[in-house]
This record gives sequence, structure tokens and C-alpha cells, in this order.
Amino acid sequence: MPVKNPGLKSAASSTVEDYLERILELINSKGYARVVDIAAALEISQASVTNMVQRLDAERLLKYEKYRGLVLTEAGEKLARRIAHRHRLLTEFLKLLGLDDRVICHDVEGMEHHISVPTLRAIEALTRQLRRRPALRAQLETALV
Amino acid sequence: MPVKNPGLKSAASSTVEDYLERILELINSKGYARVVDIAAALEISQASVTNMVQRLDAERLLKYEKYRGLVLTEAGEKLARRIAHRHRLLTEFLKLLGLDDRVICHDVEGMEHHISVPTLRAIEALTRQLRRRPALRAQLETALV
DNA sequence: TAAATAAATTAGTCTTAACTAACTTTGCAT
DNA sequence: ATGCAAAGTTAGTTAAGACTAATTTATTTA
Ligand SMILES: [Mn+2]
Ligand SMILES: [Mn+2]
Ligand SMILES: [Mn+2]
Ligand SMILES: [Mn+2]
Repeated sequence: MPVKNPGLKSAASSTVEDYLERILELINSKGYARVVDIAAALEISQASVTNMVQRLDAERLLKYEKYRGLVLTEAGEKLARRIAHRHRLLTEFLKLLGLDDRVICHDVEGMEHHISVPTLRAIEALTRQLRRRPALRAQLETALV
Repeated sequence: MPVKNPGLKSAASSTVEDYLERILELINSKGYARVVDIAAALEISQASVTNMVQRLDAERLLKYEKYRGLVLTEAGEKLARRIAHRHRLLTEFLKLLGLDDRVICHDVEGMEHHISVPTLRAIEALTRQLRRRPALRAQLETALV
């Protein structure tokens, strides 16, 4: 039977993507991701994190041992890397437009969940071109009134 | 006292923005926006629309008379125009990147709710530059592998 | 004008994703 | 070894936003 999802719209909710992204980030930066750290990073309560971690375990995106810790599964890490990659590319792109870091962080955190593969590739290509054309970037700044 | 919202993050939810956007669109195209039309446009049930319309009335974004019809208030129309404008600019931008219409529609419908004013201005400036540099646009296409 | 159809509303339910408060487990210091 | 603080969990609540089914109002049509 044919697959329901023909390319667009990702499988995981924005919320799930944000959790996975932060978990991978924590694992990469300090070797592990504890509930308390995830809660701090996402600025939500520990109870909410416990809930979600149990759900992600049920969905096989990570393996979780109560009171102990968690590790991403193959599938979970793949999803996490995918969203982290979107985050990186979007951030680089907006940086080239001369935007403020706070603005970039805010907008990317929302936009990253709504960018399909073709759009991401196009933005990637545009970023490459922008990078090698300082003159164009300069004109952008002046065009901003 | 200082305002809570310092520029970023809009006042209305993505959902509210989508409703207002569609309502304005319907009013512009056929003169009025009925519950049944809004429901069809958003692909949700009429019951959901009735609920939201009553809420938007309570929030003074539109004036609603049961079983009759609705008109946007000043505030509602302003919000609607703002989101419609973001939608337009993003669409034009992605169009210049050579993306497929279906992809553009999908991505814009999500991204439009997460673009702050400075980012929108930057994308607007970039769009202007892209428009006058067909060579650059051509290179984008070939860069897409 | 009366019946039939279309549009709109209400009531009740569901899911997601957050919260607080209370409780349990773990790890560290004495 | 015990006791305390930090971390984690559970239970119960809330809000947004969707749904279906049943009902009511408005509009068409015969
Ligand atoms: Mn995000
Ligand atoms: Mn992110
Ligand atoms: Mn939208
Ligand atoms: Mn839109």
C-alpha cells in the first residue's frame, strides 16, 4: 500500500523535535542528558520532561531507565541530527543576512519545524552563493533602510 | 510599566493567525466569510470554526452575529493583513529559489508564523536583490545538484 | 407556504503538552 | 551508616484546538 506522507510534513511534532534536538545537544556537550538538564534547556518543568521522555521511550526514539538515564536509539538520533542540521543551516543563512543573534535564535527555533527537504536544499545553495558574494551581502545591509 | 513582549513572538497563536488570514482572503475574494467557507478553506469541521469565531468575537478581533455573519474589527483586520503580508513575501522569496508551488504553499503556511519583523525585512531585501540578478538565480538552480 | 436541504450551533469527547503539589529514589556529606 | 538535598516520578489539573452527533436556524424549492 502507498505511504501516507509524500515528502512534506515531518513525522514528529515540533515539540518532539525540540526535545530530541536538546537531548542530542546535551549528550554531545556533556556526555549525557538528565531530566533536570533537559528541563532547564527547554525552560519547562521536570515533570513535563519525565512525561515526554516516557513517551519517547514508548515510541522507541530513546531508551529510558527510570531514575537512571536515557540514550537515543538509532531512530531517535537520526531524527535529532536531522532537526539539528536544519537548525544549523537556517542559522547560517540568517546570519549572512546580518540579523541579530537573539532574533535568529527565536525565529530559527520556530521555522526549523516547517522546512521541507527541497526548501532546505534551496536555502543551502543560496547560503553558499551569499557566502562568496560579499558585495551582495553589503547591498543587503544598505537596502535595510 | 514595561511591555512584556519586546518585539519577538507575535500576540496571536498560529491557529488564530491562520483563521484571520483565511477570513480576510474570503472577504476579499467573495465579499463575505461564512462558517462553511472558512471550514472548507481550512479543511476543518464547521463546529470547530463556530467555536473559534465565537472566541475571536470575545477577543474583539471580529464582530459576529449568530447564524448571520461576521466582520473583522480594526484590530482583526490589521492582524490579518500582517499575516497575509508575511505569507506573500515568503512565497515570493521561495518562488525565486525555484521551488515547486506545492512545497512553497506547505512550507510558507508553517513558517509564516515564526518570522519576526527584522527577519522579514531582511528576506524582503534579499528578494529584491535576487529579482534583479537572474544570473545568481540561475546559479542557484545548477547548485541544486 | 410548507417541506426539504443547507448552514450553523451546542454538547460532549479526545489529544497534546504544559502545570503544581506531593511523594519517592538517589547520591553525597557528615 | 544515616540523613538531607537534589533529582525524578506520579497524580491530578488546565488550556488549546480539534472531532462527532444531535439539534436548531435559515434558505430553497416545489
Ligand atoms: Mn524548535
Ligand atoms: Mn532548534
Ligand atoms: Mn499558516
Ligand atoms: Mn498563510
